[in-house]
Amino acid sequence: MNAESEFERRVKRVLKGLEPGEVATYGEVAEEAGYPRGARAVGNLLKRSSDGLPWWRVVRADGSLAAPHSREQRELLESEGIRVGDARAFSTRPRGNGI
DNA sequence: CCCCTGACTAGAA
DNA sequence: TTTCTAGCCAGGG
Repeated sequence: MNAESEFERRVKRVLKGLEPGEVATYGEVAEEAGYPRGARAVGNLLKRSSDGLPWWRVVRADGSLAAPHSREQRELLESEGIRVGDARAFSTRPRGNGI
């Protein structure tokens, strides 16, 4: 009855791999899940099944938080020691050049 | 099978 | 700098 697709399974695994204090963008999650163009699908998945998943550790590519839960998300991020300046939490993922 | 929606992204104005 | 548009993906009707 749990008709979860491979996409859903992969994305969930990536989300569960996120540790407290770590932040990633929808695109990064999708890419690590094996779907470099599935950022939108990732957001859709969290909307449907965010239970049991650290959805608050996922932010937009520009650092802005998710619209319908930005307030709650900000509280959770700051609770994990993440500085949310002007509602912007940048990904903690390593970049190509380091900055 | 076709059409629409959405917790997205990159590029143009 | 901000705002708008086109493109992409999966799910639901």
